[in-house]
Amino acid sequence: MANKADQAYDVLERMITFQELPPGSLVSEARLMERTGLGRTPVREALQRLARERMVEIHPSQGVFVAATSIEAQLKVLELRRSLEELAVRLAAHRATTAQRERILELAEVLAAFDGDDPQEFGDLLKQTHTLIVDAAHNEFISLSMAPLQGLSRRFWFAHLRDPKTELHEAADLHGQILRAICHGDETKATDASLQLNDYLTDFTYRTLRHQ
Amino acid sequence: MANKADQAYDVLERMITFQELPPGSLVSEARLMERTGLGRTPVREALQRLARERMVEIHPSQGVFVAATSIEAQLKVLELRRSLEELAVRLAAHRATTAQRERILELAEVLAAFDGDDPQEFGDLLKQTHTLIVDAAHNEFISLSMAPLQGLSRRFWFAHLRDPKTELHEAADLHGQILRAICHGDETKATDASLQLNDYLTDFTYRTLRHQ
DNA sequence: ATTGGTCATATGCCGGTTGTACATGACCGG
DNA sequence: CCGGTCATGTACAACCGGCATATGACCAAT
Repeated sequence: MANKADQAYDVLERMITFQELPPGSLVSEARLMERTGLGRTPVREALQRLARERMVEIHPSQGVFVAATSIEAQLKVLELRRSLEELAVRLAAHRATTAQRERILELAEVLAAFDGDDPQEFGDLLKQTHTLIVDAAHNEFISLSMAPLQGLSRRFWFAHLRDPKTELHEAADLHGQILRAICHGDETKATDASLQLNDYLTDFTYRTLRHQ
Repeated sequence: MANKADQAYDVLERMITFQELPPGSLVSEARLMERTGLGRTPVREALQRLARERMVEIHPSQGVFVAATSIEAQLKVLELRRSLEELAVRLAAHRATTAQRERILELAEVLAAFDGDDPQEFGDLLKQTHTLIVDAAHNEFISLSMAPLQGLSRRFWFAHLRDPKTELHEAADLHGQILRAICHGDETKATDASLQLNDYLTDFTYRTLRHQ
């Protein structure tokens, strides 16, 4: 990675996503400098960005709070993600290059074959999926808008997994369907699959409400 | 405004939107520190944010370029804005509080009465319109996604105005229709008006292609 | 128990330092 | 004399560490 600010962002996002920094916990620039081994400027810039994406809350003179994973917030994220993702997958199905379709099919097969229950490993696959889709849509502004939403969704999902094995499989399947539809250029099927994924995520969110 | 970074952002966004910093021009942190009278950190943070929103391009060790107003980029912005705004106005029509509806109606009347040709003055009204709409949608993530798009749209529009008086009136009318539909809670009318606005913007973009 | 003051600790902010990319001009070879 | 290459200077963002300031906790005095 070119600059340290992006490095810092990646590290912090991972730490937050995988609960190494639990929701609601209070950290501090100094603490994060130690844990990442990076200087203050990179950490600070990463935090600004995370704050804008609602992953942390910066309270001046108090500290940096890792945002809580609230169900209402998650429902609002999904409300937006549904529309955006529908657009993204439609465009992707329409515009993906041949090379991109090949990579997409590849990933779909990896997802189908996935049989582990390691969230971290699966998280990387999810991230790749999201990246491939928005890249294939050939609209940088969509990636820009969706990336934070997908980050937030992933975090919520990982934070509230109760039966990892089952959920991972279901998610893998849903993502796989989207990828295959995109690969075949079937816009209708792709948007349908995307809506199904979002239905699943919404349902998942409501389920955590009951279990909590 | 509380912190200087936000101040810096507002100032720089205005300077870019109203061509005080022309597209493609090369600036530098030092220059902007002079022109804004602010320190380095606020200017830097504002630039990072503007870069993320594609208003400027930061080339390390070279300088900061004010992004060119490209037609292709603008079409992509609009492609996304169309979906997002449709969602935003539908939610706004559905969820706006009584107080918000009053403010919205007020602004609609101001827009209808608008008879000037000062882009800067009109720009503030547009910004207010966008803010009211996304606030009324009661979904902070939508505001977060849309704000940059609206900023980019405004900039492109102001940069390529050929007949300000006429265009300002048309834009005022289109925005007014959206506001009134939201105020009355008519979701269908609101989304229709929103699509009309986006049609106008798209058409406007293609027109600049011909004139250039 | 409450209030006043002090202290530890946080981010906001600043200015200096470092590393890097580019332009310029000198130098060398044909 | 000309073309190409390399050293050098310059201008910039990236980064760092320290100072200024705000805030909340804690403790003592009433």
